[in-house]
Amino acid sequence: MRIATFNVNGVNGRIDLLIEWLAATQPDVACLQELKSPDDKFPIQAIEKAGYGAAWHGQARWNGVAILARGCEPVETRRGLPDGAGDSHSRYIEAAIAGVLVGCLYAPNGNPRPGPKFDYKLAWMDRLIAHAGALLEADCPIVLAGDYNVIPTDADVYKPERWADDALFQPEPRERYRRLLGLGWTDAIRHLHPDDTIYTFWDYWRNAWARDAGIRIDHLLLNRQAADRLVAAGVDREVRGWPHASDHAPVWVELRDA
DNA sequence: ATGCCCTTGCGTCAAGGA
Repeated sequence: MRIATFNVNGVNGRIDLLIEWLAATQPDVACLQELKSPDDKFPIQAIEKAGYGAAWHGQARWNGVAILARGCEPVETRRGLPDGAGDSHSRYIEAAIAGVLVGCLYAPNGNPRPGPKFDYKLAWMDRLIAHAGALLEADCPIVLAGDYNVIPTDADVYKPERWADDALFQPEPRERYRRLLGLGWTDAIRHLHPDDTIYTFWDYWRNAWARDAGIRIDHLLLNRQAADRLVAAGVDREVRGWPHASDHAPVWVELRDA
């Protein structure tokens, strides 16, 4: 079972590229972020035509998350993290597919820092940690996939000093990411490729893609039951080089059948 | 310190992204 995560940066503007990627790599589950689409404009017809069922949580202009399932309908189990009173952002959706629970998340960027956006980022991550801890009570494989907007370590950025002042690379969000791992979640890419240089995002600015000036911020975290089945993980780097690409590349894991 | 590039929306610029 292949589970992928892809920040599409606009699901309607990028629908042709999304369909092309689905056809080329045929993930069983695809978590999408930054739909930038209200619910009634989500391109469900094109996605169904490509052979996928979907659950989505959109919002006009910004944010928005969706879970696609190949050949079936994902069974939605949650939209929004717990304790979301007053939080209008569409940043979390969760669904069960073929015995695997999949959480699709889009964590806040947090810039500029300091300020209310950075405070919101940390508070949102605290809610994610609480929910991720509660999920560990379940006795099934779970994957928390998405754009965490956290560069975990110096090894995950082409030039650490360049990002030193950025919200994605601050001690507070990095400590929260480490705390997630400490609960019992496995960073699939780092687990299988401990020494490789792996990026998932390249800025549109400064010719970043051509220079391979990237950062790793899209992650798939696995609970023990999922990690026990992990056989492969990677980044579909070439998608970042396609015409009219998102600034993120898709990331995926392969889990063997139970 | 800032721009760089790109998306969306009732838009001809602003806001957000990272």
